[in-house]
Amino acid sequence: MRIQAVHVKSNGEWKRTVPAIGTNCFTCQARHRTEWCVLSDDELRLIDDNRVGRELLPGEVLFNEGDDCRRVYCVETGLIGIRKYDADGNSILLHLSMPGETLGYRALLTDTDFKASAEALEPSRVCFIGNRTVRSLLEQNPALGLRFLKRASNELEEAEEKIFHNVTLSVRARFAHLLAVLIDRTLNETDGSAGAEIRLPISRTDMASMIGTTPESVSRAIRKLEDEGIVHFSGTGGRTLTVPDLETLANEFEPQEYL
Amino acid sequence: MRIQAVHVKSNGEWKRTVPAIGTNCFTCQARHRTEWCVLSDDELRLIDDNRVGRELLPGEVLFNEGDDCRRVYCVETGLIGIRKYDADGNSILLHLSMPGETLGYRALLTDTDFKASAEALEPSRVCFIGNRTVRSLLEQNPALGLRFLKRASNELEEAEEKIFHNVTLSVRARFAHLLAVLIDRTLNETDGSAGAEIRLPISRTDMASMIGTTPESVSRAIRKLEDEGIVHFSGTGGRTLTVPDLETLANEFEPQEYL
DNA sequence: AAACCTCAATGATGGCCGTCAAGTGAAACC
DNA sequence: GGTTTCACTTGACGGCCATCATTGAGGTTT
Repeated sequence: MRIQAVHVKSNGEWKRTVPAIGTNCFTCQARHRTEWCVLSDDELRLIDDNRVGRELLPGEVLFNEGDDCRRVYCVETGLIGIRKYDADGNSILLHLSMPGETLGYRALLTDTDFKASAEALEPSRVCFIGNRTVRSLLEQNPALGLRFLKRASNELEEAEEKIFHNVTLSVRARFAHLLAVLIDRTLNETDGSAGAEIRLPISRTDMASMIGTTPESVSRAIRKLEDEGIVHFSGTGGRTLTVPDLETLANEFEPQEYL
Repeated sequence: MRIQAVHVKSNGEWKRTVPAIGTNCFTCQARHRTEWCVLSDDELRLIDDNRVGRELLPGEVLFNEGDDCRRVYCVETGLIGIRKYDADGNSILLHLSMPGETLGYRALLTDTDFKASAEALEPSRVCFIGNRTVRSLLEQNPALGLRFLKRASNELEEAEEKIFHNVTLSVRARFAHLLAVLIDRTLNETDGSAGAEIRLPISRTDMASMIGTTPESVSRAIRKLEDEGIVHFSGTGGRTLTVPDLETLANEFEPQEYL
């Protein structure tokens, strides 16, 4: 059971209904999912004493491509999008950061500026932890570095799979794969035996950019998949996704074995 | 000045002209480029005592996708290609590993099988270092983990740039970029003010797969770039690349700024 | 309730590039 | 030397998908 920060939309503006109170590193709901979970209580207290929490509304920017890295960003609730912009101002969504993920550790380590921008896609709560704090912890507790190394390894695996998919799969297959991933992430550790229903966290345009195509092509892919009964979109903005059978969806991007 | 392992081709077979003698971790020419450079002499000796060296001829396989990871692989000389295969048996080249790079550390850390295959593209010398040795060093020297973390961060940056390029640039631009990267890597730390001439280490087909296209499209891109005098291919197999002006090449993938 | 705005869906058109096929050249083997 | 083989090149064709333009649906504002 995940507790979301409470925000409402009124008069076209997002407003908090509850002041940002009281959470800390020890009570943080995402604690066990972060890399910091290997720290001792004393070490965690060091972070807690030196962090700054911030609430973000959708569209608010955490950092921009080219900015210097002065701290890392730990997502407590919500959803953060990592983007890169091209010369025409169009963006592609490289990654979705869920609660428990820490952003900016790469720029800190390689001692360079950010290579992408980060922006809230949903109302989010993020903690800032200064470079000095992180560095001293990395030096004093080897396990922390190894945890980050594991994270980087996993991200790398994801990135390479994405490269592979982009050149070997069709738009339709890539889109099906994206939907499967989104479902998988939203329904954490659910049995995938039957169907699923989720609310999509991102727009058609952003989904398109994630799989390297255009919104129009995404719409057409949706049309075909709906006609074949594989998926169903409903709700406001067509953002409610229903998949009667997850296996059928998986067949779209995992060619079934020969008999 | 880089000393290559000496091999010759005779009667269609690669043969060593010199037996595999004598190198060790302390005299290794790639030593200062590896992550192991942060180790003390005693620690390095631990590796040296537990490593196994192996010579590879072009086409020989180091490990396959799906294999369990029992050791890491440290490239001393030559060139190793990291590949992924699709269902039809076609491969895409994900990465070129140069001397000094250590392969397999990700599978070791995430405790999973290899997600890609590794194969010698040139005659190469590679050292095997067992998992236990690596793990104990990682635990005892935090700096080692941080070095690998830095490596992973850089690789991740590369991978994300590649994803970005694949969706925003044309085949022509991506190919120009690939050539620039190959030149940059071959001519380590050379002034890029003037032109350059290198011998391409990989086939057209492999270059095509690296930028997510077909050999035919690569050929056509070559044709056009040659007609415009930006590059020149010559030598056996058209593998000698001459670039009169590196800046002109760079303009192909870095749209020049507006005035 | 009408006007407005944003995002999604759909249609028409064209181009890049993937596919198929044939031709070329160099190296290797007989 | 002739044949084979393999990789690269070049041409013709077609399809997938990007682009442009229009319509439609929901939600918010006046």
